Amino acid sequence: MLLTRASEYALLSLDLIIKNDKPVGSEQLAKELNISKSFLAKILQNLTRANILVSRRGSQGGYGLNKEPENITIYDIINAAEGKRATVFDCISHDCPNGAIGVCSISPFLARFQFKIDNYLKNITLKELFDE
Amino acid sequence: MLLTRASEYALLSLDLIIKNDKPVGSEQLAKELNISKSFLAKILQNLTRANILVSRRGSQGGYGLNKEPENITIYDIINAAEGKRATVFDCISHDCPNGAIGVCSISPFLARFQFKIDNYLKNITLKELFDE
DNA sequence: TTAAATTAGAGTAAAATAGTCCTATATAAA
DNA sequence: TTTATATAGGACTATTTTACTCTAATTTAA
Repeated sequence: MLLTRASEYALLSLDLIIKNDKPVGSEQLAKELNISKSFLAKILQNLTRANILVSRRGSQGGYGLNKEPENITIYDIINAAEGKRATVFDCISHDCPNGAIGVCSISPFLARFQFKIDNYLKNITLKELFDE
Repeated sequence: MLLTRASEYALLSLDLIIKNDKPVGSEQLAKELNISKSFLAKILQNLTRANILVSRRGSQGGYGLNKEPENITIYDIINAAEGKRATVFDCISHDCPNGAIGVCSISPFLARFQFKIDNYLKNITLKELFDE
């Protein structure tokens, strides 16, 4: 699978955050989504570090959007949530039988495929995703 | 990652099989690719069951193509090699927080994304992949 | 008949995913 | 200024998936 639960939880959380004016706490989000609070908190921290969310600590704190939904791409959300690029297949992290990375018989295909996916995700904004 | 080593080994093996007239044994393939023979054998069995390869047992046996490279799609190869569909994210196999599968706020996006990827892979043949 | 090859199934090791837990830090409100 | 509420971060654990391995059976050309 290309995506893990981190991306799923990130997108579902963002949907709820958009619908609120005030900051939404991780506990509230976890409760509404029926998922683990601790795990969700990690993901929200990643989104905050990526400047997709802003966090406010303390009482009445929580998370809010840092940009307008039309200025946040799905590409950015997924990569932030996953903590790394969502890749088709990572030749580099394995030891390629071919030795020479990026020049085997299938690497041109993999590169084009990855490019296609990246472009697709870069051209969808958070606004579009929930506006249908 | 969308793909595992199964797809990588399948594509690399098919490249070598195409270049041979006679059936190629799993041992020879494993040696040339510098990978495990036992593991590769499993993958080649999957490709055989999917009618992408034909196998011949016994002495002088091995694997050969069952169709012309222009009639084999990458979609078919990957799904056969992986032993299941290569999916973006499988809501169904997880217990979706939303309960109702396929109707949450992100499922339309996931479905379109998956469709896009499937189409891309269905429109590339084995011939095209190595003909560049 | 024998050696070479695929087939099939069960089992195992390593890596990635999906969490948990605990402590520290910040802050709004009482 | 104290307290309750919230995020931040690191270390740890459990579960699942990936990536194999091993053994035994079956097929077949020479």
